[in-house]
Amino acid sequence: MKSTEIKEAALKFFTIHGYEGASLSQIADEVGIKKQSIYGHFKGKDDLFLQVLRDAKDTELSSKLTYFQSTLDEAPEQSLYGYLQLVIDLFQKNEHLKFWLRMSFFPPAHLAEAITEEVVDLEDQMQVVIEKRFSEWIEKGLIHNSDPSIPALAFIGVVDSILLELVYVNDEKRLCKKLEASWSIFWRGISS
Amino acid sequence: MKSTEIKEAALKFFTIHGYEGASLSQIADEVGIKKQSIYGHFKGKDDLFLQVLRDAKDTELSSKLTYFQSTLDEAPEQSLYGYLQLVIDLFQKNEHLKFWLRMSFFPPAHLAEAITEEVVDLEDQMQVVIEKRFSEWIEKGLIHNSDPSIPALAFIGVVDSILLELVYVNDEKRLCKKLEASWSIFWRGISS
DNA sequence: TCGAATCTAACGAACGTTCGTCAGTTATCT
DNA sequence: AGATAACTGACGAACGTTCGTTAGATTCGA
Repeated sequence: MKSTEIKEAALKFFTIHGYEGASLSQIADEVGIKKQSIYGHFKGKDDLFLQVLRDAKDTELSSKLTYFQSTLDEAPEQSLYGYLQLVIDLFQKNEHLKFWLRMSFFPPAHLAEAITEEVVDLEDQMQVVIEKRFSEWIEKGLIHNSDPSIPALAFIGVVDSILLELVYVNDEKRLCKKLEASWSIFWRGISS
Repeated sequence: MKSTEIKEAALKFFTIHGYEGASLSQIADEVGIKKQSIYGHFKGKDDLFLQVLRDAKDTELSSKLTYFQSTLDEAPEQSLYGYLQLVIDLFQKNEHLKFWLRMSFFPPAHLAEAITEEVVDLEDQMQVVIEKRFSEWIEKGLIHNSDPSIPALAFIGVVDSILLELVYVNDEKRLCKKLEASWSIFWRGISS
């Protein structure tokens, strides 16, 4: 399917150069067609971008939800630490997550509204799932706290700081040190 | 001084639209001159950008170093929490920090090398200062740990997660909740 | 002190290039 | 034969950049 190839190339260049910096001719070159041919598959640049955005969102959301579904019976320590490693994996394996991050933080101005809508939706869904899990752990006495939203938000903070490190400079050594540091302090902070 | 005005306008548009998305005519319009006149003050777009970048770096670095200098005798709890609030303040008061973050994460490809050099330099300087402070606190028994780099990296992680929240959606309520959550867990994790 | 020379900062016009987009044509395959 | 998907060609607009020029201020020697 050619439109899939086009979307993959678009994802790549949008990720590297941003919306304004990525050109249709670059994308077409990557696929091996002329830029005008893209209009046979998409209405225009905006249409292509928004389809890539929704694909990236679906990919990311289902990966994360599937993970949490598969660790229902694990202890908090395994489940949470595994999630951090999943995020690192997702980031390094494919470009969807990096694209998603770039467009969440710095969306092209004329599409900011549509993008923010998708971002908030995904963010809320994840927070609900994580918070529910924490409240179960608190009931079982595995986690020290009364309000589940506090450790949940703190954990999302740890995830964010790791993501930021990944975007920053992808230095394996530095990443590991930071992961271990943040995780050990976080775990000591929430364990009962 | 006109070149200062130009740099301020450039900072604004580079922050909103990125390097590729910001045009010299926009910037010139903001100042009230024609785009050609910019070439009387700067060699070109790259030159303008790099000067703005270095200004932003200087501003940020000196703000942070000055803060740490001024809290030499404070307890770790006050000093660290105050730093978090300083960062929030810097972000909301002027655009330098947002510009700096955008260009650290997603630099224009053809200037990536020059930008990364500045970023790493600033990052290293801050880490040295913070780590030194933590090792003093550990010596005094105020902080639970043997290796000062662990709480230091974890703290930088908390700072990062707050920065990310600021970039994300600037919702005051959400920011406060996240700050309190991350801080309380972090503090419980490092205090002895 | 006065005019000449130099400097400053802006200007309009145009350069070549690239952008996204639209229309019409050709090739390929059921 | 009809449909799909690529193609060629062209469009106006915008981009960063260079050029030559103008108007006003500053400097300086006679």
